[in-house]
Amino acid sequence: MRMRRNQASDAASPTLEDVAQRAGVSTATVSRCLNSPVQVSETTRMRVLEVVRQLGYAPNFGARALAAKRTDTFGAIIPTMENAIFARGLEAFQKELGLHGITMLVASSSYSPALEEEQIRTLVARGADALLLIGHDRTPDSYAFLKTQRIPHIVAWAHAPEQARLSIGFDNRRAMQGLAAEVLSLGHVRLGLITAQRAGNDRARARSEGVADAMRLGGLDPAELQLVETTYSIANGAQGFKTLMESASPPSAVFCGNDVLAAGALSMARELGIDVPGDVSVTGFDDIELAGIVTPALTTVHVPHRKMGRGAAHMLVALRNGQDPGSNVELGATIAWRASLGPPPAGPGIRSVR
Amino acid sequence: MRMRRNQASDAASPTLEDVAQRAGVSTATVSRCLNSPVQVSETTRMRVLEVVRQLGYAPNFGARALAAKRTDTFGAIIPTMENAIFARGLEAFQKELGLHGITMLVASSSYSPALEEEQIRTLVARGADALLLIGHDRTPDSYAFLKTQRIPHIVAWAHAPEQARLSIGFDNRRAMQGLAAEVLSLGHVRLGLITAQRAGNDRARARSEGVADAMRLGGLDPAELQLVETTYSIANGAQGFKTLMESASPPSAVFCGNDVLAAGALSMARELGIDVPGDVSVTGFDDIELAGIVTPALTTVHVPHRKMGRGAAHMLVALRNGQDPGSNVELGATIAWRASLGPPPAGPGIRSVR
DNA sequence: AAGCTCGATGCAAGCGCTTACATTTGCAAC
DNA sequence: GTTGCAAATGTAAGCGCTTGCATCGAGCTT
Repeated sequence: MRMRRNQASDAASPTLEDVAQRAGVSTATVSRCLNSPVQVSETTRMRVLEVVRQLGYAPNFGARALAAKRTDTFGAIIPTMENAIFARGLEAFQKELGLHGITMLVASSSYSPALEEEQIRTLVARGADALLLIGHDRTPDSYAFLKTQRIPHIVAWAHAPEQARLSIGFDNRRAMQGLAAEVLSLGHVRLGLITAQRAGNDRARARSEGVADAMRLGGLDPAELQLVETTYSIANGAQGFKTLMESASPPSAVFCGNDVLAAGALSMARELGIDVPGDVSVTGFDDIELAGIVTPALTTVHVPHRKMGRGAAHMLVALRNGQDPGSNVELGATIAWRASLGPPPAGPGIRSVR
Repeated sequence: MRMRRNQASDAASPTLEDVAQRAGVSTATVSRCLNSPVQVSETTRMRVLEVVRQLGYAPNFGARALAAKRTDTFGAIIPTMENAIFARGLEAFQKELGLHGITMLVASSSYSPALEEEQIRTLVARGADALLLIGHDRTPDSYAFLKTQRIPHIVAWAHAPEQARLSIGFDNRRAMQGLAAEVLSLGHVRLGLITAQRAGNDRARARSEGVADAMRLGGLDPAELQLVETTYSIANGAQGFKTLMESASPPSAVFCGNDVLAAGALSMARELGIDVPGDVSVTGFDDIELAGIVTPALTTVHVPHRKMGRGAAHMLVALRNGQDPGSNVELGATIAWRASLGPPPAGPGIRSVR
């Protein structure tokens, strides 16, 4: 049962010209009907639009971009689409752009600067008028390219005052330090951290340093922090937690670089019969929806995703329009207190529950 | 602290011409260096590529598409990016396309056929050589457009034999019926269903009909099925579950249209002190990662996301190349048995636990 | 009735690239 | 030194669209 002819050599997509001819006007008029209808008389417009409908005409984007020198398209390159970390922020970004008649193109870099560079080039070649980027870590070539091409861009999900680049985000290091301070004040002294690959990921690095900061401030030696570095995924979080628990002196509190890792840790805890937070406390980062529904619910750092997305769109539009985008904005990140964090167990070592 | 000049009128992006001039060759040669290097002598190529690097030249995609009449870009329009339902499948799709040197563009329709139509037009205008679509429900205009423009496309995530369209997926109705049959055989008779909006969503409709089929087969009246129709989200799943539980005669088993809804139901059950599966059983659909980590782990329908994504890419590439894509493929969906499904409680009504 | 104004439309020049075809060059064979 | 041929390169014609400028009338004014 084959059907569906393809690659037709006759009847390709109708062009502006086809429409013009059939409507008995010039291509200029058709173009104006589509782009600035006010310039065209009511009657002509109706007639033209009818033909457009009949022919199923759709303007060729490339040609349009070529002629008009702008695409009304912004690109966003996020590290991953596999989990929901960036979903909420991106949605807000897109919605705000929509208000300005701008379309969003997404690409993901799999947390690889090299891949990100490729994506940057792709999106720019595709005509992105501006770019949303995550974090500050990228190849020098990426930055050079952005500069040569004069692509308006903004860095989100991070705020590092020492970086001169336009950005909107929060201080990952300080946020994690705040959470860690709370953990320490509960009495925990044996600490573990499951982090994402820190090379090429300034957020992960900052979060990890945040824990170290808090330890130092609390009179602990950061070198004692038990560390597992892996890739963001539930399975890896589970594995990381297991590794930590199998150490000679397992931590009583495990920080996770994000909620996805933490969710994995939690499920491994259950599997191992370890009570959270009775035996071990676990914390996340990001406060995605997942954090609220795992058992126990996750104490985590709440990140203002929506606000970041919306703000980024706002600033980027201004930048593109040649207006003043304003200066870098730092948003606050708060702690979302839930059930997975508690005081360390009374006795030494893990107390077997049930 | 404003910096960053934008909208430079001087020094716009370098063009092929700029490179050619600076390298002392014609634009044709530069173009060839980039597209079919073998045609160019080693020395010229080196020189040209060096200039390309220096200038940070990136070809203008629109111009290229215009001249070459193909973009090596496929589009994918999924209903939502907010949860991970389509993430795995899309990743596989993208990976497979990558093998063929094809880039993927994603757009999401928010489960709205009207919005989807807009996205279809956008992607086609952007030069998508082919399209991946989810499900069969869309506006007549969408189909008309696809036909007029002769855009190769494939429908995934659904298999409905009566639809003539090229597709790869599974039979949502039969899959849900299979799950429902198991639930019935456990002895459940009071059934509930939390489904997504069924208008414009053939998968949701099919799943709901699958439950009805099983009920009929099991001698139950489908009209007795307690139904909540909402939008996919954890919060809505929770709310839906609550509504069901507050009914005069609450169901002992609640089907959910997907895992996200089910995760919400589970968290509400915990909040209400309802034991799953002791008091009420809950099932999901999709088997996303989430299903394995909620408590209790979700019994759900396992959907072959990766296989679908890969297969879709494969067929679509063939279609685009004018080869035979083969006929529709139906993949199997199996039941992933986990903890959230059990027999109904012994006594009548909900037995309060703990 | 001639002159003006102004809204509606047409003309045509590109936008940056690819590619068929034409031209040049280098070199082996005579 | 010719000739011939292939490899390397150049020439130029578009691809489908936007837009500045020219043109054309119709309705007003005087």
